[in-house]
Amino acid sequence: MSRPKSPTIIDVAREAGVSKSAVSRALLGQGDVSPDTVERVRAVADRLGYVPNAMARGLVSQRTKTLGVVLRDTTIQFYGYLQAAMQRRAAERGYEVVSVTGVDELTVEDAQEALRSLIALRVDGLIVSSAQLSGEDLVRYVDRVPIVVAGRAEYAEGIVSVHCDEEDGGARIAEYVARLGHRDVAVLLVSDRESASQNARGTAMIRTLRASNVKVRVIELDSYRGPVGSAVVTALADPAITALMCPSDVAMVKVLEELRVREIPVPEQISVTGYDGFGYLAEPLFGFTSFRQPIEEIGRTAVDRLIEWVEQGAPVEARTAIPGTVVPGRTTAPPRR
Amino acid sequence: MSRPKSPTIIDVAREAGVSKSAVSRALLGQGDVSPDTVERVRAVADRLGYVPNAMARGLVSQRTKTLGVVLRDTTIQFYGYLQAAMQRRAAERGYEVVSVTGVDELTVEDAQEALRSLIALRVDGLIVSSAQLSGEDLVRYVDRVPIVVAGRAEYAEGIVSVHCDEEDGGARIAEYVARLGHRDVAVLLVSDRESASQNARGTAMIRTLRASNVKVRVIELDSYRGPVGSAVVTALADPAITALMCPSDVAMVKVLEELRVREIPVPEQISVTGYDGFGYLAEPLFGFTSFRQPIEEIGRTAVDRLIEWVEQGAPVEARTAIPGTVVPGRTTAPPRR
DNA sequence: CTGAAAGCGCTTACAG
DNA sequence: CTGAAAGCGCTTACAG
Repeated sequence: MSRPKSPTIIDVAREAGVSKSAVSRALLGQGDVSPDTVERVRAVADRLGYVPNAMARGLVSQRTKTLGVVLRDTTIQFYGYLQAAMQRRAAERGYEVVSVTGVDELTVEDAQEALRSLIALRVDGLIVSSAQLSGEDLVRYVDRVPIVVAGRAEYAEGIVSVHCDEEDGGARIAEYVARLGHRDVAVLLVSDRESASQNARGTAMIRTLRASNVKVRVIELDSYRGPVGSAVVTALADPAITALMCPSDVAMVKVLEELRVREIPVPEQISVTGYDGFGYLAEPLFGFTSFRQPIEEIGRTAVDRLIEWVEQGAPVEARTAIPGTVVPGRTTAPPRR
Repeated sequence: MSRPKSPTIIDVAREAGVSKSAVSRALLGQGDVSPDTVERVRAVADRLGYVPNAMARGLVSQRTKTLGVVLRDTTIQFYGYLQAAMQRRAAERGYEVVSVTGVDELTVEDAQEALRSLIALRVDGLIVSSAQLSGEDLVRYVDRVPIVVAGRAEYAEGIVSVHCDEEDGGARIAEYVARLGHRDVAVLLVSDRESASQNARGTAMIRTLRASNVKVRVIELDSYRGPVGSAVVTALADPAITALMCPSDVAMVKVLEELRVREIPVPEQISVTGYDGFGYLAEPLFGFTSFRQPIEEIGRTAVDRLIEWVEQGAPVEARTAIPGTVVPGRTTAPPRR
């Protein structure tokens, strides 16, 4: 079963009785063409179902009007939201977006492979949102294609980043807990290597609590998406602790489940906070106390920064930190006495 | 600030002291090349950070080894999971995946535009998971590129589809409710136009309940993601009703919130079921009674069907319905008396 | 085993 | 306003 080839510009030219140069100009709406020709060419193109070959076009024009996006794992809602926001903004500005992603984590090799496949497509610019890709990995390519990191601060030479202001975020939600009156608080901390952003917000929480004379119990988490059972046990072992701060809503959900099976009432016996504040876990049904990341704005700004860079030839601003908001819920209350 | 161009095969050839044909063969590992040449070329390519231009390659070889995916909206977790599953499977089989998506719904025009942009890239095959693209929209292109619809059954001529067996799914969860002893059940129904799959499962629920001599109250929902307040009011108005079946976990979450603010205990006064059973809403904390869609398998199978088609030149199987599983939870119980 | 040549489908100066 | 020509960066027969 042989498949008919797609019609080319030559087919359109023949049918319309003009040269392929004329077809190109007519379809692009650039250069001088008579209105007559434009109309005739458009009609033929339409009738044949002509779709320009983006490869041929990109090869000669050296511009693809396409942005490449590398995402850590789209089963994590953060990345799905980011992707959607970027796609929308890019469309508004006349760019396509192609994304590559992993599952249960891209491995470092997968991520590098993904990056290369996007570079192979000669996208006009790259947005990277994956901890698997270090600043070092990116620097190798940044003299070739503009690269914006979305979702974490990146300090590598020449790379631009757009991210939630985690310093501010961690501080704000910690303040919220301190103001409720908690004086002994457990903070679940993810390592910098696992997730730079989750580590940053956790560190900010700890610093802020201490600055408010709150006694902090730091509990390190091996993985940003692993089990939290032993961390909860550790927290509960200290009866003075009246609040437990999590680095993400997902971690919070797991913590709450551990508390539920132990029949520990939240917030009566212990207050719990999350971080993210969007998507399914932000539904009013759950009433989680959290910190809402400005994810829509992160995606939009990353695209804006990238397009500015692409079009102006130089990065506009190295790092943009966007603030979020505390979302009070029903999982926090003043401490029991 | 002018940007250095990416090195081309010519640059590699010059440095390695061979022709560009030799470089091409060495890098592709095809045709006859001496081991010496291969080694030298590889070393130079590596040193220069050479990344082949996928456009030039695709233009001449007429194959891109790339699959295009159109997704309705990646803020909906179904699509994020699907995307991840497809990406993984494609990678296993040596294909790249490029995705385009919408936000808060692709409009019909956006979706058609997305489809065209993927066709412009001359992807080897297309997977479509968006209700915005009708069978009719797809049929126009299917003689040009293989197209698989993922997530809904599609009957248009020449199109292949892979989807959850909604007939079976709706029937199974309805049986579960009927066996608990419910005799008056409300079913929230989404229109076929809004979501073919949600409509199919709802219709199956209704049919099965009736076949079990359960009295069914059908409540139509305007949108698959809109508010459910008035639907809940309608259901509660009939005091005989002891169970309420939702077409998705997302709808269920909204229903439960309406019940919570009205202080109606679930499942004591009314049992509630969802549908989807994956991602955040499947966390044990919530204990939702639901039906788990085989989403990983849908994604994987869609990719397999597509690649078979691409490589063999003809579709293998028109429609594949994959069964899921009932997930009992804490939102259902035998009816109150 | 190697290189020269043709050509994939476009766009873009350049003449007319 | 229009067309012929060159060329983007590759792969692929085809000679040698």
